Amino acid sequence: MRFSNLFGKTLKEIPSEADTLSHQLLLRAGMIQQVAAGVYSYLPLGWRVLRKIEQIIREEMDKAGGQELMLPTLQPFELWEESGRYPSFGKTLFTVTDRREHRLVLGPTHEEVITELVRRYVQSYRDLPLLLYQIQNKFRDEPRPRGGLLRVREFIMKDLYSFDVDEAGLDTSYQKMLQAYKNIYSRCGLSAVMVEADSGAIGGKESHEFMLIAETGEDEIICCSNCDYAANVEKAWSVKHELEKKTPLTVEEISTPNIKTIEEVADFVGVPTSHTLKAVFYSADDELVFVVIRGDMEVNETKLKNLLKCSELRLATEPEVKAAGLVAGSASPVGLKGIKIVADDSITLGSNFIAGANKPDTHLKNVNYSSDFNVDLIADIAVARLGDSCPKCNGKLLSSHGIEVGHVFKLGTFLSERLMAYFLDRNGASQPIIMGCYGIGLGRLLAAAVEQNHDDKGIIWPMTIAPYHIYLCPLRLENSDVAETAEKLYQDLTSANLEVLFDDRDESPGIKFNDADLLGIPLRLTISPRALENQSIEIKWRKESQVQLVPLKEITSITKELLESHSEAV
RNA sequence: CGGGGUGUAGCGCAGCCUGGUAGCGCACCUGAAUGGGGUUCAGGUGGUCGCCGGUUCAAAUCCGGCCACCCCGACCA
Repeated sequence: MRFSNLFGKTLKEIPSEADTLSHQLLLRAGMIQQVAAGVYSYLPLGWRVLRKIEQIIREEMDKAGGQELMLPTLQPFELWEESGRYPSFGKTLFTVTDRREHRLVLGPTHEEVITELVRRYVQSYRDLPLLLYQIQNKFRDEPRPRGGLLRVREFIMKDLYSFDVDEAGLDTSYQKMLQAYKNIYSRCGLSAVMVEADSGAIGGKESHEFMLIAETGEDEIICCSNCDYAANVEKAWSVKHELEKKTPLTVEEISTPNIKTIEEVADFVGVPTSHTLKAVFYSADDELVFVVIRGDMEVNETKLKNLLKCSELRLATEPEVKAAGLVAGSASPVGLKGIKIVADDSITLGSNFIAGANKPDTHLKNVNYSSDFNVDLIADIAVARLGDSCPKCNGKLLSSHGIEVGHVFKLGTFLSERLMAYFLDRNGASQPIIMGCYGIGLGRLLAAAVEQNHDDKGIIWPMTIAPYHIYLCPLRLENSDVAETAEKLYQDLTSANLEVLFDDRDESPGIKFNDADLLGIPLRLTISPRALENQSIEIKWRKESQVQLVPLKEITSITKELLESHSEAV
């Protein structure tokens, strides 16, 4: 490709809309262009990267036994009512109305459509297992798109769906995909970690995410310093420290004027916050829920939401709390009636707690679970704490930020049951198909690759996904030696099946070198009068600073060897 | 949806407070010089100042409404 013909232009200044690094670099390199909030065009260079990622994913899916197909973007709205997932997706569903006033959904994911397809063709256990996938645009009306390509409303996703006869089959499919995913990230030159995850709106039980560790990542990952335990903070748990159990004493009222927060209460009484019970109020599908947790812990809303099986969970507003007759700052589960009470199991790991009294400026001491109050539900709903013990090995837990670049789910049978996807087993009994689904966002992966591979000059593409392999950079094009050598080299390298971006522009060396660095092409060949006098050409890796001279005669073969050995190394 | 911010040429910005019909840098076009890390000089193209309405002799500027985009929170590949 001749740079002079290339559509797109590099920018010296950072567009003001971008403050995420990958977003800035991709815009400056002329690889993407914003069309609306969370909606982007890919320009030729960006699209080349995307297609390389796509091809790697396709190869790994095929290798794992996947069959590629293509499902429509438009989906009947009724399908979402049938599957029961409409409420959990809610406003993130983009819907359109056709001329007959029928509602259609722009597919945010395709479990419904593919399950309906599969149920027509699968009647017997002999038709299974199946791994079906597609690479296609998805639409989600995200509440807040952000970070350029990191979180958008229209995005290209690879989604694979597995269909098995039993749990063992699902395990096999799941393992195949985990391996395929690991292969994909490593072939893209990226280091991803697999973490336990919550399955959210997709549904199902077991789920893992693949995270690229990056400061800008939206997700918090909890991992063990000692073993391989790693989980999204939404899912993570830590071993809770149990307090010394004392003989339960009788509840007593104490006066606590103007004392409201847990810290104030603990200070006032002279105990650590772990000796108090904290009350938090939520609205779960518009029902007020009273949550109790030990004072030194925080409520994990994802866990709470799963426990309550509700589709919308938020902190209750002050008016709602008042309307329920609760006293903010002194609310108590003791003697509370008519409100659902949910507790974290930490309230059993201690005794004689300080709690509210449901009276202003008053608290209770010596409050004990089960003797002084009861709850409707009790489970682990706490945020895992750093420094606490790992649930697997007792090592210390650490945290880091990550970008979610893949998510896999064991769906089980809830969708196949609702959508009537059954098969006959060996014994002639009708069974629901066991499903799994496995997604990768390609644009996000591309952006994450930039987040992980750049310096202050620009992008440093891993060889396997670089838009071009070689940046052919002649200096002083008015010198006929340089011009002729460059033209010939461009022909030779291209004929050798190497991907070359030929900077044939009459620009200053500074502009060319800076653009080469910004675009992040792995290998740069510089042709200059100076080096030509010695019958040689300069060669430089983007990620290194040394320049090497290579004899002109051998340049094509040496370049080819270099690139090949480099690709294998990845 | 709640909180904060921004909209002036393709990009980055100034002008707005104190109304008088738009300016700088980059990019782009022409010419000349230059030539190893965004080179210099000269000349030039490009804007209904986000939109609608109001005030005024006169609005980028003042007032009202709307819209778009970005950032922080509830969601996800």
